[in-house]
Amino acid sequence: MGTLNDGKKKVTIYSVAHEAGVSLATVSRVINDSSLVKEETRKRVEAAIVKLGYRPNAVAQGLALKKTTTIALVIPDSSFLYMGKIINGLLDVAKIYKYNIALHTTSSSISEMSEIIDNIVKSRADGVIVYNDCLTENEIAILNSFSTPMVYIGHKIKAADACNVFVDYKKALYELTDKYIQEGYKDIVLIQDKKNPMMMDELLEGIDKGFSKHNMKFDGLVEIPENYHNSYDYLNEYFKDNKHQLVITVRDSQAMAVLNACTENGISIPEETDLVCVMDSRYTDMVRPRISSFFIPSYDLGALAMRVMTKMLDTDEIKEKEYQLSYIYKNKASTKI
Amino acid sequence: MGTLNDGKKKVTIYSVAHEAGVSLATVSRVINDSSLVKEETRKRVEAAIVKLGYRPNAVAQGLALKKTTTIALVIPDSSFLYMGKIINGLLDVAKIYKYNIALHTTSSSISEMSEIIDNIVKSRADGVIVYNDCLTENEIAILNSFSTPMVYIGHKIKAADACNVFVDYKKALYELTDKYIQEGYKDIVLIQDKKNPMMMDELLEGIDKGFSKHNMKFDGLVEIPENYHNSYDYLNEYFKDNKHQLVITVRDSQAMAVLNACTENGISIPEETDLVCVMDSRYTDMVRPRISSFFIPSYDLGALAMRVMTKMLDTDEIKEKEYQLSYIYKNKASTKI
DNA sequence: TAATTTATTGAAAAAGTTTTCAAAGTAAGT
DNA sequence: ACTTACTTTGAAAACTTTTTCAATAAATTA
Repeated sequence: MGTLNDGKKKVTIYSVAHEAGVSLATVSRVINDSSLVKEETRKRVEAAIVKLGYRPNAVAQGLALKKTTTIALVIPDSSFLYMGKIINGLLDVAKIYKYNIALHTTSSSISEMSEIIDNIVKSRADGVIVYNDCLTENEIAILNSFSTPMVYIGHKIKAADACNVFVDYKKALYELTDKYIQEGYKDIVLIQDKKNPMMMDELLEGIDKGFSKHNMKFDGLVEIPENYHNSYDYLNEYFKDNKHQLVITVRDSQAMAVLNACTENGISIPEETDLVCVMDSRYTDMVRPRISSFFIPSYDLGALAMRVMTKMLDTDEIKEKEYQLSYIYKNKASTKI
Repeated sequence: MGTLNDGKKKVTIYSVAHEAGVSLATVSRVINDSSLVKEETRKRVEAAIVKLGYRPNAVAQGLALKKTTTIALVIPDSSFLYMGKIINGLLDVAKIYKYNIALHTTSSSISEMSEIIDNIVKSRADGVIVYNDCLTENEIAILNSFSTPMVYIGHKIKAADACNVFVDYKKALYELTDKYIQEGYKDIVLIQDKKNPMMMDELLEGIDKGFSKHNMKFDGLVEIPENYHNSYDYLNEYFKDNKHQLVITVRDSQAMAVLNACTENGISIPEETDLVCVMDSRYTDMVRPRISSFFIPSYDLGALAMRVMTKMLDTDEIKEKEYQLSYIYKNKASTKI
């Protein structure tokens, strides 16, 4: 077995106690910075600890204390590109509060979510942070039946009383639509991404609200058929026969696909068509023209979610349940207005 | 405390034993699919388990069995975009073998690595998988002094006897250089990325080998100064006064920066300059022209690393220590040859 | 000096599982 | 009916820590 100290004797709190000539209770107190141990004894124990290279066993601590200082992070396996900064934010804050992160990914199958929860329950994570971008209502229901402290991250979740760190995409899309309609644009189109049903609903609500404000009805969903594994292939066909005043996409990859498809069909952006990508990424600035997009504070979403989680674990109840972070619309070269 | 079963009585192996009228030893045997329990008893215990909603406590199991079924994954926090597929591969295989993944990230500071190891030792992870893209020699030395099973993933590592799943970038760059020199290209340039010192060394070795085969010496490092936080800004200046036959970059973002900088300075790609990006990504296919690149089997790197790890944990020794996966050069529109 | 308080320590129980060893029960063979 | 062998079960120890409670030692007060 490739165990920790091959060959060498395993060093536990007993070894340290023996080495220092004290009881294990005293060693435990030294480890945990308890104030009620004599300075001289502390020195002796600390010397024994470094001499033996003792490291407390977090598993045994977990058992004794009934907490693991581990947070489970549940994310959809497909969208890592968008997760990067969120995870960085999470981890930076987790480090400060000495929490570990256990990573779990969901695939599309329904059974999977209860399997993941099963796993998390078994591992006795102190809390769960869920990126809710691709969750179905079914999955959210499963998650809510679950009594470990939980924070949803990403966009607004409908479950009542859920702790939620999010960006208000509905408002973002409403404002965008409203602005364009005021400028006289009517032919607005949203490229549909099958993979984010909940997110999509939210975007649509925003657009609908914008249209109904001006007594119009939105009717511009462009759905990429299932059989196209590459959205560019479909869009290239699509823009042969279609042209719109404003095209909205969710992800950078789709925006780039639209850009290429339009360009190759002689539709110039932004002269003939405006293009907006909802979720910002570094790549939206790397193509020409740069693509207008909403800056989403991903790092902050992650960091705040983790901070909220530590608060939940410290105090029994928290006052605030909803933490809304603001997007920033970045008007770049792919749009005229 | 937001504990597991608020209000309700906590359900342990004792509760189940009591409910089923057996001893805890028997319940443990049922949980672990031991063959030596009577069919009828098993039924009774299983009924009790579902009735009470019992889930074994992995922490207690970890203590009793002296293993946590957790693998620590150490990655540099900066390069998540490249990590996505690797993590997916890792997690898919981890799921099969019922391992959990604990995520740790390194920042640039030296002290950090020993802090992370300290944390991993405490948490008693069964094994460690390290993405060694951005590691310094110092950090590798620290890691090697550490007796938990370890797999290095990404590129070839110099430490003797280390278990390593990698792509041979040196060979890739050698082949590329050789091919270009054979076609009469001499003015070859590599954009230097300060962030991956080890990786960079390997690429340079490959290029040097290609040059020395033809009795030439490589002298084409283009270093982006520290004070430019955006490589595009520097490259835009650079390509005002410089022009090369072949430009090689490590990452997609740099390739795109080169593409834009050249285009905006009237250097057309591929007519005047060939452009190759070493590490493939979906984005290299999304710009025009598409950028020639090496397809790196990231998912497989992750999956294989995890598989190797499970083998290491099963059997004391493994025969193979080095697992080399092959890249595929993808000749696209940014290159003439 | 004796009594009282305070500071420091240790013994033992508790956390929830696995596993060894012995005991009890059952079936088979004579 | 009586060994013998095998199947099934349970009691108890082990895993490594924290924490409570009681005991001892030291310091203070009367």
